[in-house]
Amino acid sequence: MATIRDVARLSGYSIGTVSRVMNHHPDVSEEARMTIQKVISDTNFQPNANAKHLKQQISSDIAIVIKGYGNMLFADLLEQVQAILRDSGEEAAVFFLDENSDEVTAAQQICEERKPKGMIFLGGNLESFKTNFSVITAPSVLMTNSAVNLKFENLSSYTTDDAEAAATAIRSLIEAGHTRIGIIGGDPSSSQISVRRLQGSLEEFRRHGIPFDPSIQYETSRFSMAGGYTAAQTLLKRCPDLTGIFAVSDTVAIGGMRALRDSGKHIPEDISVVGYDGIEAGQYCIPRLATIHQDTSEIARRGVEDLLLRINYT
Amino acid sequence: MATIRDVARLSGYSIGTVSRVMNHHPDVSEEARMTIQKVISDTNFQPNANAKHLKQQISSDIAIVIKGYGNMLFADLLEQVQAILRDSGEEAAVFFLDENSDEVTAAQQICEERKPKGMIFLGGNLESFKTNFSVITAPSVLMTNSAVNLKFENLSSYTTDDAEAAATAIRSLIEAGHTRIGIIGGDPSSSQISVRRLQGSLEEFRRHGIPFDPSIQYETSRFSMAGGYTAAQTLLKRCPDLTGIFAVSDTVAIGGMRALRDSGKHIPEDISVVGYDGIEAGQYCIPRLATIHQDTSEIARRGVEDLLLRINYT
DNA sequence: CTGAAAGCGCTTACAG
DNA sequence: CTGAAAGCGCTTACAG
Repeated sequence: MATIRDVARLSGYSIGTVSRVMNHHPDVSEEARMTIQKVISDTNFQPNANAKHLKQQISSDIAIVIKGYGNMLFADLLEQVQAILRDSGEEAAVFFLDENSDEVTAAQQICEERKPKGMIFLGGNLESFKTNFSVITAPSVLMTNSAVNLKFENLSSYTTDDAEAAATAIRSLIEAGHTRIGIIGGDPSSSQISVRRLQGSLEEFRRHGIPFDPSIQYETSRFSMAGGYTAAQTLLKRCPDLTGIFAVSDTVAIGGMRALRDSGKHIPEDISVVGYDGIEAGQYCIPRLATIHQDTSEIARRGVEDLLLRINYT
Repeated sequence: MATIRDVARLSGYSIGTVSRVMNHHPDVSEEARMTIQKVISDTNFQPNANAKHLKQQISSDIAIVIKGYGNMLFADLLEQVQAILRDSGEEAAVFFLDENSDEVTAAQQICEERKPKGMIFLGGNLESFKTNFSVITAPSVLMTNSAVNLKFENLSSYTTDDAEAAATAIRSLIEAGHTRIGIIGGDPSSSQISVRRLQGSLEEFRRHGIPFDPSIQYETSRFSMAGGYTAAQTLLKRCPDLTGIFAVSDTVAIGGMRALRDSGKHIPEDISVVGYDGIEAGQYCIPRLATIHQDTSEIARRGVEDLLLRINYT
């Protein structure tokens, strides 16, 4: 493949000048720009990103970090974030991380190697931020999880109010007449989101004077349909008289619905299910999944807006 | 962040020796290895990938290329491919491409920058391979699409026999007593997979002497639930008396099922739906989605095996 | 077994 | 407006 040297040779200009036209520097004569552009397209020259990033002290990219593949909420959010960035004339580089890698350690590497001018995390583990984020200096924003308690100057966060949203879900079940309600959620000992959603739920039960025993009516699940399936089964075995279930993600709720159906329960005649997130698949379920809709477009818009403001302000 | 120079200085050895222990070269004294390892872990040193890849003429990675985010079939396949690679002691680097980027052009870049010793494409557009693949020399394998007609020495492919699988789907509907069957598929003018699946279907109709008019009973859909929804609606409007639908991907089938339900049709009482792929979500649908299961573990196993053989043979 | 040195392909002050 | 040169952080022959 062609290198910048080839382009320089072929165009009769120096490597430096070629680099300048590639990067749209102003200090280039129109003539030079034209001839070099022609050689670039003729040779199909693509600059080597390794060399570029090795040398560059700061890039104009905004890095987007996503952990795992196939999380529909993030897919949705990613699309919106990219659209907004594009409309704002910003370049985005997306980094997909392995499910079980530490996103903040990975972010350090990305910062060192790509020098992004800003970072956007789609989801993230707060513990990981707590221990490792201090070394990263790029303006950053965390979406779908709250970093307010971390107090990092360069990290803001945008999320749905988890406690409030969970309360809304529980309220909707209670107002529909349900009093025996189960919850399928994440592990509160390892995820703060799970803690907040559980707290919001508990509070709502208290407000209505409805008893709720977490050790019986709360079941932990992995973030998957299979996890939701198993959790719903367990929950139903422990409390066969449940008439409502709140699953803290739509994916888990879909798995749960299938388990209920397999136990001979009909939705919504025998039991109601409320999910959380508002992913597309929930609207294609039969029956459609009732859910608490996370306003991803709002999270995306506000998050990106805030980030760009801080980037341009610093 | 620490660089290799820092490690060299701190350990008292030269940069070259540090590099050798990092890359597990044999020609290093046990003593050097120990002290350098200690400094590396003490300083939390992580080598800069840009520098590494810029310099390296060939890496030991196998590159996996995936286009788009959230394709469940690929998610499944990816997981299996990674597991096999890990068990074989191979390093994998996954590259997620933008939905509308040319995967082979991207692969060229990847080859130039990362110099992988092999490439695995999870899906791909044959046109793109036809025009651009010739410049890539790394042993490669294409999964879920057939490259036999391309005749590139270094490109093999593993896929389900699309025509045969489609025929099986149609046969299952016919044997269940259906004669008025619709198909929701991709655009045959732009996707060879769609052509083969349509051909397989047509052949099966012919074998059973059942008439099928593609211009009426075939509807094109994008690869999404929303696309399947719209296509099923259109199909039903054109042929209200359909009793069976074959959708050439589960995702599309799920969207289609919802549309049928919204038209007041019950599955399977009023109409049957058969999908294609065998993704996890299909087994959590209500009712469960009947589908032609793509044997991803077999595709993954045979594809990787073949690739490793060619890598080690060349 | 180890070190000194060249060089991967770029960007970016610095001169002119 | 343009070119020559330093240098980003590594790897890898080449000597010793």
